[in-house]
Parts: sequence; structure tokens; C-alpha cells
Amino acid sequence: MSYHHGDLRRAMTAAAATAVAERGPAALSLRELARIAGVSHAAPAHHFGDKAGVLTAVATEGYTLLAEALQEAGDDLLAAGIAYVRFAVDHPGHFAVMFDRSLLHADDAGLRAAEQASAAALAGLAPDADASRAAWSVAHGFASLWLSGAISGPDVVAAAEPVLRRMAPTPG
Amino acid sequence: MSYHHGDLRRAMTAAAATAVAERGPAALSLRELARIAGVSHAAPAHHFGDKAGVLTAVATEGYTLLAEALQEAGDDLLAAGIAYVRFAVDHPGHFAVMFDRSLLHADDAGLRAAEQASAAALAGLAPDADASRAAWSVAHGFASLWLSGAISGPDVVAAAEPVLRRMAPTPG
DNA sequence: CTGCTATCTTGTCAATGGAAAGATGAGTCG
DNA sequence: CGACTCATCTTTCCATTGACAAGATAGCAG
Repeated sequence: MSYHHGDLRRAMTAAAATAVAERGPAALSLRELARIAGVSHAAPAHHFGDKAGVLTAVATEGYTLLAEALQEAGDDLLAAGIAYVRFAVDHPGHFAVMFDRSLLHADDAGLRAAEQASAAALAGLAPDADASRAAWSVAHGFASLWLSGAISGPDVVAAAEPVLRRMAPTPG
Repeated sequence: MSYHHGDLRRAMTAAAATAVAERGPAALSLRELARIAGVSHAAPAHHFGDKAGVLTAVATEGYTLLAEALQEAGDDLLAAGIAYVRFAVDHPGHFAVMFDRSLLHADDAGLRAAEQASAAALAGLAPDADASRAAWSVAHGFASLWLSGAISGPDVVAAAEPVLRRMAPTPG
């Protein structure tokens, strides 16, 4: 291990996402992340500024991943909803941080851009604003409740589909 | 101010809910709460054990308040949904903590009881399990997105109603 | 070879959560 | 009244943390 890590930024965001997924954002320790990455406790500050900076990077990555997932799902509202839920379950660390403004630098330029990218991916799927908000709300609510354990079952998608379908009644 | 505060437990949960609402659960400091209450920094430990204990008490109070709000809303699914959203907006500190298991003592007896009380208030409103989950998901999702700033507007209820109605199409 | 700059380290500080041990006072029972 | 008991609160202490300041290192351009 040389003096320079080489890819510290990426390693830190990955480790942070994992740690948040496992023990929540509150238990995240910058020093622990540094230990995992094998660098000194002050190294993260150079790349991220402070703790909120690390989580902002994670959230930004999350919004980008979400936008990609939504685009891959295509124009179908139900498919988009399932993609949304699947993203949340597959990336719980990112998801936990993305919608908690108190943890982030909410005015970060990169974050805002990534937010708008996924917002754009969401818009246009529904006929009007209310329908769009409704679809977003069901998917987001189901994902949140599933992650918190309030709703549980053997398979996420199987549980989510009938719920999402009720909001976006597509044939088939 | 005597040696005994007299109502420390209630004062602490109230102060904690306010602090969480203002700056998020991560920024909550037990010592700050103690200062606000005018007691030593170790006093809270006696009543709540640790930080998670304080937040567990807040969450328990939240579930109780939610159950009451839902019961007052009656049998109408739309009214219940609006009551749910209104609760979240009126008690953001409680709401922020209730569904984040990583902050709580999830196996606390009082918490579980309060959870089930509000779950019971939710059940029975919808014809089947999927409808119930769907209603819960929209209300929860909308409330979360509104609190995070992802959805905004001049009036919460006015914004929530058309969204909730799409899920629970009641006449009138 | 000589700077230049991003990257990382070491040293330090106040604040925090939590544990241990002791002080206080309210109520109970003789 | 007086002693006992117990919940409540304080004082003291420690390891950990986030953040800052100043210095060390290395890759890279000239």
C-alpha cells in the first residue's frame, strides 16, 4: 500500500453506502471508513470536506443509479415503480441517505443535478402531475415501509406489484 | 429548580422530538437535551438507558399519537390518509424516528405495542391486504416526500388529497 | 533537477455517549 | 419523630468522534 491510495473517493463512498445500509446513517464513522480504506483518519476530509460531504456523495451516486434504473425500465409506469422499489432494496444505503436533507449538503451542485436527472426520468411517465406524484408516492412509500420492516414477505417484487398496480392500472 | 426535575421523562421526549424535527436524528445530542432541561448530562440515562432509548420513547409516543389520529379520522380511507399525512407534517420529529429501526430499540415492548395499535387502526379500513398496503404506501410515501422537500406546495392537504384519492376513490 | 499541486499523515482540540460511584430527597414504616 | 428504602439526579472519568492546522509525500510539468 503506497502513500497514495489512488481511488480513495470511490472506496469511501462504497464503504459509506455499505456501512449506512448495515447500521444506519447515524452510526457512520468517518474514522471507521478511513480504517477500512487503510488511510489516516483525516484523509476523507480532503475529498469530501466533512461527514455531510461523504453522505452527499453517496446520495448523488444514488440519484444517478436511480435515474439509470428508471430509464432502463422504459415508459411503463408499473415497470418504473418496480424498478424504483428494486433500486431501494438493492441499494438501501444510498436510499436511506437520499431523502434525508438533514444529512446532506442540500445545495451541492452535483447533488442537485443528479436529483433533477432522476426527477426527469420520473416525469413524463404519468399523464398529469397528480398521477406522477401518486405513482412516486406509492413506490417510495412501499419501498420505505419494506426497508423499515413494516411490510415484509418472501419476495419484494411479488409484494410490490399488486400494490403498485393499484395505482398504475396497466393492462397485462 | 430543585434537585429533582419532576417530569424529566416528558421534558426529554418533547425536547428530543423538537430537536429531531429541526436538525434531524443524527444531530441529536443527549447532553444538549440535558442542558435544555436544566439537568446534568447523565440524568437522561437513568430514564432512557441510552440515546436509542430516548428515540424509542419518541417513536412510541409517535405511534400512539398516530393511532389516535387515525381513529379520529373514522372509517373513511381518504380521511385516514389525510390524517396520516397531517400527523407526519404536524409531528415531523416523531415521524422521522418512527420508521428508522437503526435508531431505535426495535424490540422494546412499549414500542411494539404502540406499533400494533396504529397498525390495528390502519387495518380494517381497506377491503383486502393489498388495498391496505397500497393506502399505507401512498400516504407514507407522500408524507415522506413532502417532508424531504421532494414534493412541495402551499398547502399539504390540498396537495395530498388528489394523490390519496387516486388510491382510495371515495365518492364525495 | 526544480518547483508545483493534489493527496495523505500526524498532532491536537472540544464535544459526545456511556459507565461508575456517590449525593439528594421523597415517601414509608417503625 | 426517626430510620430505612428507593427512585432520581450529580460528579467524575474514559474512549471515540468530527473537525482543524500544519507538515510530509509523491506524481508531474517545465
